Amino acid sequence: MDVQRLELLRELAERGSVTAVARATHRTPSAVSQQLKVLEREAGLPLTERSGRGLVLTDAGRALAASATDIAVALERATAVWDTFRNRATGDVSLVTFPTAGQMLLPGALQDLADHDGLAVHCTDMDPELSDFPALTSEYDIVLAHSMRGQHTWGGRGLTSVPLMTEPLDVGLPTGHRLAGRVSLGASDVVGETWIGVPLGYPFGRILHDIELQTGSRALVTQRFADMRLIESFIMAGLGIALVPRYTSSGDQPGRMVLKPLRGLDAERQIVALMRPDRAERLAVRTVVEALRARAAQVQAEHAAAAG
Amino acid sequence: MDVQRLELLRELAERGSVTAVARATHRTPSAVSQQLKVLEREAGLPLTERSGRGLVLTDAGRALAASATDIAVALERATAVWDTFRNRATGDVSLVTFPTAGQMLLPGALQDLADHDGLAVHCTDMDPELSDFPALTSEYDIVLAHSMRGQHTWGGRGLTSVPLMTEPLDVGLPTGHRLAGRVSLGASDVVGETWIGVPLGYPFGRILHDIELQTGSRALVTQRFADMRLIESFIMAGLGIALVPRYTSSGDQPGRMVLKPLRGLDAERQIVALMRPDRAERLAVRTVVEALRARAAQVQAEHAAAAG
DNA sequence: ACATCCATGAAGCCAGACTACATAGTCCTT
DNA sequence: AAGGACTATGTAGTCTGGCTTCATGGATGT
Repeated sequence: MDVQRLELLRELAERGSVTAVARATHRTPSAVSQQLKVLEREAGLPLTERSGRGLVLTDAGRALAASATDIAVALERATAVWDTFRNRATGDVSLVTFPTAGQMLLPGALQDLADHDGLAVHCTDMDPELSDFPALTSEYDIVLAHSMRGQHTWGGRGLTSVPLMTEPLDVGLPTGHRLAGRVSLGASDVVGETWIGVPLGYPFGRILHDIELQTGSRALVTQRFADMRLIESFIMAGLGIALVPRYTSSGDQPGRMVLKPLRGLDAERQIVALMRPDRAERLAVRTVVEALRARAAQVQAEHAAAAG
Repeated sequence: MDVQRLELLRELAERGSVTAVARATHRTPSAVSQQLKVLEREAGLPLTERSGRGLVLTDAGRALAASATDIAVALERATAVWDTFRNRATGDVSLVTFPTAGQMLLPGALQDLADHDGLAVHCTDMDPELSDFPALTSEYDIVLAHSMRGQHTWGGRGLTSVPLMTEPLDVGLPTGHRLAGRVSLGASDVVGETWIGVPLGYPFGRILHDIELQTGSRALVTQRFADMRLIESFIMAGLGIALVPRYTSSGDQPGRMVLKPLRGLDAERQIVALMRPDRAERLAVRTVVEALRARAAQVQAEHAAAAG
């Protein structure tokens, strides 16, 4: 019973093809195939089945792959133990973020981590509409993802998710707008407005949908953009109003744009760090996540202070 | 980070010397030493220290050995998963018991397990006074041990213990005894009697001590024997009375001996299966333990039926 | 001081995991 | 229908890495 082989099976369960596993583990497909064959012989029962060109796991294979995860977690926990003894989080950590969260959290977090010698954080950004967050955990140690409250699309998949912050979604208005003097807005206040929306399928979409449900009328969406800067420019030009994340937007722009909180709606998004459970155990990874969390708390505190 | 090496470290933590680890793992001391050296180099900090002729673990070494246990547990759980898929508990299971428990549980349990092809149970007995139960878990998969209630001497050592049964301790009297007609006995009834005791340090000893504490007088112990048959023969000869375990003694012997329950005292012993946590995960081991537990329940039920 | 226990070094052996290459099956395209 | 592109997987050979054997040095106790 070899751990390396089980690890291969787990990779196969995640990636779905021998070739992909080989690429990911810097081996030839032949080597992977041979090891899986050995594993199967040891197990005494088929772990994979051919399906078209590729392979799929049998029930037994999936079960075994699942326990391979437990082993990987225990293993990483062990290396974390000794990393702790050296008081050293070292190694490479790869991270992928969507742009707004990265802009808000990464510069500060990386500054805070600068004194950790030997800890190298490699960051990338990826458009949230194009990214299947859970799938990215195969390639990156940490995936910054956002989800609307109540949506736990990845809890079930056996991934570890650490909440970093909850960010309220406000309504952005041009300064001259008839609602610009209000303290907060309700669904009925805004449903009749001209909206700048996000592309269909984006998470914020649900909020506007909730507004429609609550009021019984349809909202008029004239434009749909993914880039928040673009949306803001439309708001400031007086071409409509939009939902903007409170912290990652430009915020109140004196003389040009104001943000007003929504009441009576579940208008906030969770920003979470998403990880494969074994990787989440690595001390280096935990250190980075902790830095992100601290930074997020600081951002929230600064905004709270500014508001209060 | 290699599992085999960590396993070696764990063995070292348990057995205390490279030579012992080598013997236990069928290797030469040199091989063990080399692997530990590699582990230490990987860890980047000393895991062992010389102490006289032998080695002792450093704090870091102990911590690492502890997480090695977690890995071993996960590993055995994985093999259990696939054993389950084959519906087959196979392999060798070694067991050591103290005589009375073995006589009561083993014949029946082994009969129940006879239909499991490929499951071989190797049993040994060992005198409870000579045996350090926790230490035996290094050599045997299952250690049948007894403890008085409230004594959890091995819970803390990171061992898995599965309770099999609680056996009441009765007072054995010769049939002609003045108390032989009673339904049950209290401490004050028996403290003045002539006692046949167990050797000093035996677990039952505490009961007699409790009797002395409760009554404030000392009990007269004329003989001390380890073997229950011997004790019973003294009882039947009218040479004294003694504490006897209800199920593993010969029980009521019409015309010769009667058993009377004690009230007002914590007069029972726990019989438990004691295992190293990784071994406890093996399907074969779990199967045997389950058979023992079932057998124990049956013994208790039979006695309850006979009494009622 | 010697015998005996311990851990550990050096040299060589051998299993087992890898690469490179070749083969066979499946899917899609033309 | 046939080729090309993709899968997985066999075969042969290489080489890493853990093992054994033998030898050394320190610690203990008689």
